[in-house]
Amino acid sequence: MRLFWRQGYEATALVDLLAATGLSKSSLYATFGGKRDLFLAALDAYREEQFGEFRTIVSRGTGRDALETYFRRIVARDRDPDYSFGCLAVCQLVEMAPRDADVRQRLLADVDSGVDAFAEVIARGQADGSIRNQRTPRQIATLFSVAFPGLQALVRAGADRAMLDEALTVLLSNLD
Amino acid sequence: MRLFWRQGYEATALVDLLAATGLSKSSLYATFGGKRDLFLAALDAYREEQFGEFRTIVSRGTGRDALETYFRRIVARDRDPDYSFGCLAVCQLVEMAPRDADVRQRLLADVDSGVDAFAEVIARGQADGSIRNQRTPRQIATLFSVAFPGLQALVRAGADRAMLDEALTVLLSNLD
DNA sequence: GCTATTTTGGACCGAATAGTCCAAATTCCT
DNA sequence: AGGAATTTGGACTATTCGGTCCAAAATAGC
Repeated sequence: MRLFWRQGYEATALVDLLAATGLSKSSLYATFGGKRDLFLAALDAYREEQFGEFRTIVSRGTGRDALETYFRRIVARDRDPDYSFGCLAVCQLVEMAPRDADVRQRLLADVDSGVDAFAEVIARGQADGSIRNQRTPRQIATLFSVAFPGLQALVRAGADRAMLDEALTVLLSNLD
Repeated sequence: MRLFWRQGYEATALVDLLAATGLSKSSLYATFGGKRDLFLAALDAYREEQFGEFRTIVSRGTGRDALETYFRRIVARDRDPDYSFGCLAVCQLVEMAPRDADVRQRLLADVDSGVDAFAEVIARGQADGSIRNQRTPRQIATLFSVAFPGLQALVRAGADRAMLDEALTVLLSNLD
């Protein structure tokens, strides 16, 4: 998973995966079926992991604080060697989704789930008074769902931290 | 350029490039030096082309209309077979920028230029009264600079048009 | 029209690619 | 302990990768 995350699908060779997993070729093929199947499994593992992280982070505090914590964390990790390469799902939105229907189906479903999940937090924020913008939660959520991949792509490319922080401040002001 | 645009760097084979350019291998190598050099040339051509388009689109109308036109166009082309695969620069922000310093340097410079260019239009909008948000042009511009790659990534993956339109509406409301 | 230069096609290269296969080793179950 | 089932290493394949090279063809210059 981490290899595909860091390097993408095409740039990751089978031998890299063997070294990373410690499996032999025959074991890997017997267990997963092939590179693409292993990739899909890794992608699914990643999706699950990320949704889990999202839920735990976002379950605490006011709606506004929850969202702010979640988004600030994305850029705050830009120097952490384990997370500085952005988001596997966003990378694959670009690399594989256009030409692999299975990847596309998963990721577009995640985009929808993401809108739902953001909307839920926003609704909570409107209820607890931390979010004053009275647009529908869903509308505001779409903005965050678009900003998300943008932010992740820029973090991956190593964009200037201060610029991203400033953008986040303006983005989060959409909750006021 | 279109090949790298559609398929990315790794997924584009040299034979594809030969077929697309009509050049023979020796001619291509004599002219460009190699796959990566050709890619850099294509990337530079793309960057120039896009900045040109941006300037002409954004030169007309009020600041607000100019920005709206530019951003609406991105998602409006999502069914045009010539433009439905997003933005080469955004794709490379994800694919090559993390591991190729030359690509990274170019694209991060473009991000900066993008902030500048957006800020200029926003300043114009504030002056002509079409943009009422009184944050500094630069601050607002960073939000648009983050939303831009997000939008392009989602267009490339084929995300739901209505959702993107809604997100754009909320994004553009940051000018009010 | 003849030489000098440039351009071209395509043979060729070694490395790396994903994937197959099977005998040997290991593990599991009784 | 011993037979059955599974896992393993690694040899092997066919293909494709980017890149080199050079003789022949086309072009340019005079």
